Amino acid sequence: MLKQSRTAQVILGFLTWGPKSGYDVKKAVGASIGGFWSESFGQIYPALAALAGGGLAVRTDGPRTGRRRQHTYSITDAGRDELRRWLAEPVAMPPPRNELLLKLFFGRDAGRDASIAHVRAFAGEQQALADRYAAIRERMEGQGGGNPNLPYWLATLRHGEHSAHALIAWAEETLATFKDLSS
Amino acid sequence: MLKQSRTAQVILGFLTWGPKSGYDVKKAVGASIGGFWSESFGQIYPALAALAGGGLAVRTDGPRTGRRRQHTYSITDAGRDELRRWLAEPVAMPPPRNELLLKLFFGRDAGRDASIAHVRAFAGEQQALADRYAAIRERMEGQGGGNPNLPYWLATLRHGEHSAHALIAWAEETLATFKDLSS
DNA sequence: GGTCTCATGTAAATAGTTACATGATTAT
DNA sequence: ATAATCATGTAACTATTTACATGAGACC
Repeated sequence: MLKQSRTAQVILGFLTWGPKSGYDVKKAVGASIGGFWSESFGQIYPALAALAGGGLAVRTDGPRTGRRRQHTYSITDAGRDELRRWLAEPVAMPPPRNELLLKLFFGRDAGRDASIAHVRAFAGEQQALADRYAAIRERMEGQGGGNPNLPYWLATLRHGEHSAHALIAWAEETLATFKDLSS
Repeated sequence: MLKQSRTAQVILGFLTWGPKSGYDVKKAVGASIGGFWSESFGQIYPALAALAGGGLAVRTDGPRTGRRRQHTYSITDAGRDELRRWLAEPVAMPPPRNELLLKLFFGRDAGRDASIAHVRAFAGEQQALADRYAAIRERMEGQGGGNPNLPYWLATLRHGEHSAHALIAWAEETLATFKDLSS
């Protein structure tokens, strides 16, 4: 546990908001950090069991529905320590891997139009992201400044906004240069 | 082979430039697409064997040095077809995973200064990337427009430039907002 | 009656990194 | 001499996705 995978820490982060089931964690990931993180059940459930085994969380068995039990996990002091320790550690940079750029780099081999289609699709996705960010910003600003986490959440939102706008500009520029290509 | 991994296609792409050994492929990856892609020997050598086994490349055994043989691979027509097929396929978007944003999102739990350190380190990395891109641009523009691949390569370079500049701006903005925080 | 959401887990497969083993040639 | 680079591969491990198995309750 806790080697390179960040699943355990993501879970601990959400458990600081209150006790949660595996299903709840999955929902929380999708709803609040879905823009820059993802976790599958195949990782969450084993990680929860490992967290409980290592004393970083405790499991309370809720009411059973049929033969299925609902398990709720709460963070422990050791869990809080581990989360803080990990948060203070330098950010690990993964090896870069951008399939769009890979296809563009060898783009001439498939003809200009294939590359144009890729960039157009990408521009559409980035525009959809930008729209989503705008909606999130409105919701956040509407709520007012009560939450002490807000400055941190806004930082992640701004990252998305800057990135999406820059990449839309790049895509438009790139489409313009591709239009003048012969092949 | 050729399921989800793009190692085989990356290799095919470089083999269109001429026959290469596994070692050559590794060098080519680092020198030309290192900014947005990476491959390790542990992937390259098995992928080359699979490519040869599937008829997408042919292996010629070069002169042996000691008990070690040098293997050189050349792309076949089937290999070219496979590359073109893959290039025309829509770009697969991987699940997002940004550890910096994850740490910032839960940043309050570790205190303001930890987040500031993360963003500062990130800004430094992006600045280093921006400098590298500037050097690459000079080299590319100095060579003149003889290479028909140049427009494609410039598109990948511009992606890096746009992205790095936007993220540097984001980092500066973010550091400014973090400075005014109490905790 | 059917579909959707709630809910927990396991198994199998794939992807990818890192470490290990081996040894020749070239530059300092 | 010794370090770096050339060079090929395997093994072990870690991470992660996807498919499978199971079933309740709510809504239409």
